[in-house]
Amino acid sequence: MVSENGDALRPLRHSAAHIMAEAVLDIFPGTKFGIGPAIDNGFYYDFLLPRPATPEDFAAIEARMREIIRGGYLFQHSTESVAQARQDFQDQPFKLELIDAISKGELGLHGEEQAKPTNEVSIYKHDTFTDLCAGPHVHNTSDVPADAFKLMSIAGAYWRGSEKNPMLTRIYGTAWQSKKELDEYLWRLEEAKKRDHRKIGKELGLFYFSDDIGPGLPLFAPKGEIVRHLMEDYVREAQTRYGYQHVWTGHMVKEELYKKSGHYDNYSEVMFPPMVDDDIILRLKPMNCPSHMTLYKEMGLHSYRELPLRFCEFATLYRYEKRGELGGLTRVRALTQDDCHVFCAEEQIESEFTLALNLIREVLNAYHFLDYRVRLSLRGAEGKFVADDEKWAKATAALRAALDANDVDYFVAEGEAAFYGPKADFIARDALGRDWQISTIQVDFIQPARLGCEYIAEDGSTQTPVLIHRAVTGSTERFLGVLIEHLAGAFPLWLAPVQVKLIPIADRHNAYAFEVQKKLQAQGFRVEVDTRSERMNAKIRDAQLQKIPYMLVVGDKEAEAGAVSVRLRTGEDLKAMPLEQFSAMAKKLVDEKSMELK
RNA sequence: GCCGACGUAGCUCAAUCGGCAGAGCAAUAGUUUUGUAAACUAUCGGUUCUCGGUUCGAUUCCGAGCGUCGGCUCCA
Repeated sequence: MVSENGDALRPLRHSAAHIMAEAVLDIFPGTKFGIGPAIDNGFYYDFLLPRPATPEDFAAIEARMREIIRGGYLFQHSTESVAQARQDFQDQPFKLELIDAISKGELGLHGEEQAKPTNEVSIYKHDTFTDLCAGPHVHNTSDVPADAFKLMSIAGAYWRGSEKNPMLTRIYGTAWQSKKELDEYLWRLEEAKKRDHRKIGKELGLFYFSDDIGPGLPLFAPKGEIVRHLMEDYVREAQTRYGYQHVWTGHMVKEELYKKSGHYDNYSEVMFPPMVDDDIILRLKPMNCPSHMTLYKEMGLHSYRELPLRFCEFATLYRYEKRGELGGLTRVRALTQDDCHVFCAEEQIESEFTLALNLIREVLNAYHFLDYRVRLSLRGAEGKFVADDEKWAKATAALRAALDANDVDYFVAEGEAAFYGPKADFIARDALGRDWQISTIQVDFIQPARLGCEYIAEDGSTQTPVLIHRAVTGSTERFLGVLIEHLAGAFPLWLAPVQVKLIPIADRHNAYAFEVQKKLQAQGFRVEVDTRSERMNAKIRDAQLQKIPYMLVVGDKEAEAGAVSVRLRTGEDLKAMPLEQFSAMAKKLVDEKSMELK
């Protein structure tokens, strides 16, 4: 992730990384160094250590770092010849590799993959520690506040990010201008933990994971199922309103189809192993495109008059994600995509893009994802991309034109494309400050031809349609996870699993509470009555912790008047009002998908 | 998959050096009948993730496996 702000802190954080490296070398003599950049919120350094480090080593490393800071050593910059550098770093194999790469122009000053070959490298030195480094740094080690950094965690990281390379030990730290900023950051981390969807999901009884079911396979309890159902219902309704149609293509597909589509070559490592039935080999569907294209073909000969044809499907897909990558709902092995494939003519790309864009904007707004960016993901110089330069150029130009025509601000990411085409990805930022790719619109000139999709054009010629892949919320599971963190579990009224909790003050009010429940349920509200032999205060507290939007307190006065006393989960007390007044207010807020409760 | 940490009651956590496994909440029963964030009492609740090893004795030490978490890598 590239930092967008905090650039002023980069030299400080990078300097902290160097200081940590010196401290680690002191404590772990013989350490070999990888790289140690500044990152969002802090820094890391990768080491090959003579013995494993544990978080228990942090205190000693931090103490040594403070000594170095107090020492007030200058960061001294110099350049030296490649030959000299090879000698200076002769005990540092990773540095030698970098020097080699830099001299050949395979690595730029800031990690670029292409640069000019050079005979000189940049060196920074402070106290006893010398590093191959582009800088910049602060002037003096004492410019790094001794009380505003903290070592955070330890993790394995492959040298230069490749599984083929040895694994180094990465120590992460955070560093700030002042202790106050550090404390604020640590506090934000604590707050973020409280919003963790895994924690909230359990607390609110939404979903569970079981060893007996398997990793990455969530179980949705009634309260979780209603939320995901409503989410999918909304997208389905919106899609229908925008002119999309829905199809259903099941869970299994012959492996052969993926060989034709190209997925087998480009994607087989994320498919579950094959199921063999005599001479037929089946696979659980990891994506829908080949199924939708097959359906398109089976439906007969298509005329240009039918296009665009928009096939949506809420399909549960199965992807063999690696064990270590699974996590909560955001990374599962069974995911339900709100997937869609639009078959259209080339000249319809722009209008189809616009349609999808409007749909995506509506839905993201409804969920209050107001902070999102658009990434234009293009093919990189190398990687697993289908080779057909002409079609890639066409698809990329079409996508750019559509983005420009819609005044979308976007940034470009090389190498992030799908194997069959460029995409516009919508990246929303959650409450933990993490970016999530949610929606996507992808232009594909390649797969329809491979699978033999055709239509008859106006002039009677046979043409290949363009395929636009499109997802709105991406996967229901992941979107729900992100949404829970975004809203801290306080779902808007229309999504709340329980919208109303009736709180009878004493047992004698239960009958009236049930009467109110019945009336509200008849209007479609999700209502529970708390008949426990508890004090009202306890019932309120429990409803509050469940983040139930409305607590309706009913006692003698309300029963008498046919009223309910309305308390919001915000703590606000709307006092008693006629039941009809309450239900009319709530109905309106549900219909509007409002984030408000009054 | 790899590196590291962790795994004790439904949940959150404790248990000294290897010596009978504990608390709060939840649940259940009873009492209480309550006016806007936790009534009281009692009871129940455990293969200490699994398998193996060391030991007179293992939640504790060792090994393997499984899972979770933090990263690495990847994400149509």
